[in-house]
Amino acid sequence: MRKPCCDKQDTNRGAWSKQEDLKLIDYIRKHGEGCWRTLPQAAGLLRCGKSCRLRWINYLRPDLKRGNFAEDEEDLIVKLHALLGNRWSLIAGRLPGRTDNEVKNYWNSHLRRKLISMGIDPNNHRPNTFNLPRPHHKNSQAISSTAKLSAGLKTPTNDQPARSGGNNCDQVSDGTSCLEDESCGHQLPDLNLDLTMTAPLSNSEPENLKEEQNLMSLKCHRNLPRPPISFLS
DNA sequence: AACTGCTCCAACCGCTACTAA
DNA sequence: CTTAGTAGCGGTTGGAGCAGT
Repeated sequence: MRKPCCDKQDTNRGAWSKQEDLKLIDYIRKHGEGCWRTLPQAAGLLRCGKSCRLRWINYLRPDLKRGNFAEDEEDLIVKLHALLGNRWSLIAGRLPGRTDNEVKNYWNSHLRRKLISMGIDPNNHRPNTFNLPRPHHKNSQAISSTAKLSAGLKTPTNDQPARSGGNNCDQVSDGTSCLEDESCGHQLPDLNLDLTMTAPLSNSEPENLKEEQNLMSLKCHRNLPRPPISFLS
């Protein structure tokens, strides 16, 4: 059998130092992205492979944009979120130079609130009936859990795997795409999105492709007569 | 200046699907 | 077929930095 990915006792954790970054960059420049399990040792890093992978993908990759999101990027994220739900990697795949983590953080810190302030429920992109608290903050956790309880909110994490795309269509949203939920009968805003013809921009793994194809074949023909997605290519 | 509360984001955790042994 | 490792994903957390008092 294979060896475990890393021995947690012998690995550094927390913020990366400049030296660690340089070692990682240097190694990947020379050898390319490869086996993350063996990379740390080969690169002389006391990090777990998973941590290296994350650091590279989310921070060190040379093709990352970083910095503020442009208005059209924001717009695209909102549209894609309406379509795909919290599939951050799929959404990020449509935004060159952006990572799933970055998109997720930006959604949680900016776009969510922006939609709420516009009176739109960020979870289902419909006009809001009440304001949801922010999702993840220490200070809002108690509030959010009570809010969920009192509103009868079902969270994907509790009841079903996040990726299962399960949904209930009561008044309260659960963060999944409304498109997966035709029984709702609610109308989405006119998104003019057609994802049927394009491959993701990122180097798409089979898993993503499959998932995306499923999604696409399910319900992405909305409001067509537009030519397929110029903005996604 | 000191304190408090809030925001943001890098990093971690836990899970799943896939795959090798 | 079963078991265990790997890669990747989404959710969550910790802490630095900022703003308000």
